Amino acid sequence: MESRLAERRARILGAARNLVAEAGYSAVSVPAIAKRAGVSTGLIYNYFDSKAVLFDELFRSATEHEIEACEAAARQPGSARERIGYVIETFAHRALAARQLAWALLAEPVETEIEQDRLRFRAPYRRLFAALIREGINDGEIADQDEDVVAAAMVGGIVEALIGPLSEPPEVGDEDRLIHTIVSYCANALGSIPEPSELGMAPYHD
Amino acid sequence: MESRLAERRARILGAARNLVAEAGYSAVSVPAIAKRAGVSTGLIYNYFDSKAVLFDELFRSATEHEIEACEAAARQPGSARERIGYVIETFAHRALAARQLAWALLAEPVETEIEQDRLRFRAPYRRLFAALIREGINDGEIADQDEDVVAAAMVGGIVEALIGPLSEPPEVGDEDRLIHTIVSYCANALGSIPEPSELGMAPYHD
DNA sequence: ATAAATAGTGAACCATCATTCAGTTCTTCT
DNA sequence: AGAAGAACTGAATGATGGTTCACTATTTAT
Repeated sequence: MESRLAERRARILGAARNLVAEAGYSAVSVPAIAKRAGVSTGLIYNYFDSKAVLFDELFRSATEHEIEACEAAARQPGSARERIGYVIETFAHRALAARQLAWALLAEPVETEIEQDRLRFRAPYRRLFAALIREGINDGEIADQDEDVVAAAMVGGIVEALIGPLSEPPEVGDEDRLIHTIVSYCANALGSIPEPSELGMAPYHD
Repeated sequence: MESRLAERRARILGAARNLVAEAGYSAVSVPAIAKRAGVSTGLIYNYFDSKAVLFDELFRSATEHEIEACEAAARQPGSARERIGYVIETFAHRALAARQLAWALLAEPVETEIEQDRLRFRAPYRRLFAALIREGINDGEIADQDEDVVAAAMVGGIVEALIGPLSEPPEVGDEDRLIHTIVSYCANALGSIPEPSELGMAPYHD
């Protein structure tokens, strides 16, 4: 059974999360979180050292949740290139389905301290893409390249391409077209399939 | 001759710009700008309605300056694909040569109101890339695609790939490799050169 | 030279919120 | 029940830093 302490923590985090998801970051002051959670302002500081810590945890858990979905997509059967496509589709679909939250997590202007956090939470996405690209390279599906730089560019590109649409109301047909454009863009960006080595060496795994 | 009024404006903007370029946005308070410009805090409000307006102008002029350099690169002779490559090289070289400023303009966490500005000032880059891509499409060099989405993804990708290096001290050899990686990445992302149309239609210009 | 207008000063002000803490209510244990 | 402690309250506090404004200095016009 969940301890009272943990229940309160979760309630506060949930309130913060709901506020972000409904109205964006700008609507979330500590008193607002308290009101939504049905507790006093002061109590929040019994559970979190500061607002920044609270948001750090909020961002972390939201990011982990998204990352898990993307990792699941990455585990689908298929070539590395195909799986990269699945991950992008998953990421983009989920972002477009929860626009306000995605906007807040990815791009909404926030106070300085929290912005730093946000930058940090892009790293897991970069790592996921970098790992898939490296796999593709080792399998001979993708030409050798600096997977860290390319992964960063992909994440930045996907987010930037989504930011405009994220802040506008949904337009049904366009969504699939947008995602398709982004997926093709990334697929192309990985370059063409390399010729098998003249030495006939088999692709290797580390 | 520059009017006294314009001279003062320019002096204040210059002071702000130098502070940003030397120490990043976090070092720039209104009193700090005043001190650097050798004027009083209050005077700044005779020339600018608010700090946000001052920075809006600062960002605008800095962005215009950069955009001009990129547009010059885009006017070099060459195919659309080649010229896109020149623009990326120009942009990246200049950013890496003035790291602190570039970091402040592109990614440093800033207060909410100013962040909104920053988002706006990415649009000119998107437009420049979009125009070049469209040219390439019309010339049959690039397969038809949504140039606005692709341009956004390129800009986002270039910036994201630079952000890490921008916040670290220069490492000489790496810089060219990094830029080369980004350029190839974008070149690939445009897709392969399309087959000439079966109907033998000539590429068209609007 | 004197007045009117304009430019400039900087200490005080204020708005915003995160944060605190003295006091109260609720639990738990004997 | 009663005491000890933990949980909780919310109005007051405080830090930051942008903004104002009553006042002084300088320039321009008569």
